[in-house]
Amino acid sequence: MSEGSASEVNDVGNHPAQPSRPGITAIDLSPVIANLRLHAPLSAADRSAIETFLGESALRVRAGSELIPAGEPGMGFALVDGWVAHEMLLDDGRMQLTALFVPGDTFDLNADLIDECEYSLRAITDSIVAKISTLQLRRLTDRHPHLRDAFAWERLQQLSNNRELLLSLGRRSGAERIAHLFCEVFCRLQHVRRTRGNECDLPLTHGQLADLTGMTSVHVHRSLTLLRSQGLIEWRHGRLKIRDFERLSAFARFDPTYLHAGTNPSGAS
Amino acid sequence: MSEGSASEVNDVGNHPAQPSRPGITAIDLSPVIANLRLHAPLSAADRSAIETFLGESALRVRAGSELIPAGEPGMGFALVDGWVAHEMLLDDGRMQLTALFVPGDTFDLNADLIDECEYSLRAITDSIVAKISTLQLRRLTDRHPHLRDAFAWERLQQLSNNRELLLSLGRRSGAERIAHLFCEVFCRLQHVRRTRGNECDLPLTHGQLADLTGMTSVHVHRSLTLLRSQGLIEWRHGRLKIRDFERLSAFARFDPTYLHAGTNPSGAS
DNA sequence: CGCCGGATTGATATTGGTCAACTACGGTGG
DNA sequence: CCACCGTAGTTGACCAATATCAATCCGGCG
Repeated sequence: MSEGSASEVNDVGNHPAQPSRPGITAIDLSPVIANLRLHAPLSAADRSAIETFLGESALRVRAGSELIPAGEPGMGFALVDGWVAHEMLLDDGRMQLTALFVPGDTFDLNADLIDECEYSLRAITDSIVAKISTLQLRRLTDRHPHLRDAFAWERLQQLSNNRELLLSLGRRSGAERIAHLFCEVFCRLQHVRRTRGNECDLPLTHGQLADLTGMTSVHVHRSLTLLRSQGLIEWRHGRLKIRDFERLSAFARFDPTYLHAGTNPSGAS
Repeated sequence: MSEGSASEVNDVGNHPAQPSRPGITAIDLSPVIANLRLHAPLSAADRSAIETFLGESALRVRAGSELIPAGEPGMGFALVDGWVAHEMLLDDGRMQLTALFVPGDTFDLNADLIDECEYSLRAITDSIVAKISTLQLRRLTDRHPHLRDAFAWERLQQLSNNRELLLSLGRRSGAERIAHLFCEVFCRLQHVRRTRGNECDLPLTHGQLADLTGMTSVHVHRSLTLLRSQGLIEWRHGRLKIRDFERLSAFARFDPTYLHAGTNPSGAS
């Protein structure tokens, strides 16, 4: 359904984030920090440790490229900016995206123990990622217990998102799956301050959304038409506007509890 | 689709496993040990530590009961014997099982950090489980690095199984999902020496299998009829016989790589 | 014997997939 | 500035997979 391409990875430079030095292409690590802070208090020392750590290993990857091709050893990541997905293939070409990551997410922590990965990591947009090995992580968290807690939470969050997607694929209708995904993405972006009013980025094609929700791009289109005709959403040029969060989340039976972040964005506007 | 009931939990006694003392109702911890040994070498000390740990906290739970009701705090477990599933509910009654555990599995490690669980744990059969808190786990793994590795692997395995189920629900047909599940269960039971020839337990009802595969019990039945008519399986009275593993796994496009255990059971018979 | 929870079966309704145009639009080269 | 191209979005007709509804059957158990 989607098209692969060779892995394109370029070093972004290993200057730690330096907001105090304008003119330098400093990397904005705030989404990663925001996510980590959702579940554990971070001291200034904790933050500076993680900032140095991420800043030193940030890489730029191009839209469409694979961070990790299937069959190769795994690797942990922090997604500093951009969108990335887990992609799984059946040998007859059927394809399913099994996870979607947005700026600030960490994923596949400890996956470097695996030496033959059955999925691949696909960059949806141009992105900036930082590799995180189990060893480095262990060194970091031994010295910063709060970070250990924060990363443990992020791992749990991953499982939680998996379960909710399983519930969608197993029991929600096509339109419900899409509506649910929109609610989830909006909330997750809100946690990292990447929403503006009731709008956020959603840089997916219909085909990618189909691969994520286990549908066809044709059916995705029809379901979107339904959601639009109900006045629930608008979505053009990679930008999603949620016109009625209450009704959309009721339609999708979206319950933000599983995001474990407290804030229900109903009032966002 | 399934029916709930109040949590029924009874202490099984806290004698560590004592195979050397017949006559006492010793608990057989070998499936848990077997799973842990799949990915890390365990010394005699490691094994005795985990045996003592599990033996002391083993509990008996009854078929149909909930180990953890949705909405309550989470808890980690080792499934010493029996079958357990993760169950998720939509508010209109639609239900999906999002994970299935067999003897020897550990699951939800670190989930005790969560104070409001959006899923529940349902005992499919009478089972014996041992609770594992993050704190206890940390104490244990600090002293036994091999156990730390083994538990890290088990967590990764959980994610891996999730992904494969997502691929099934998103892209495999009903019959393929069932065939795939049969292959997976057989392999997992083989790893803990719970198969005999090409047979193993499969104590599910059609309805539970439907809840796991995102189908209807009626359609499960029709798909089973197909698999049976092709001479691929037999399944009666909770006992599954795989009549042709090669053809079954080809049909399901089952690739055991994701189980990360090396052994392909094609030759089992 | 009668009850009950599954299993089995058939008829029918829905959902979603497939195929095949056709359109809109951004990017590129002339 | 415009012609051309390629990707993605849009639409309709039709088909296949799966759900729904409603009996009926079967085996275990009080």
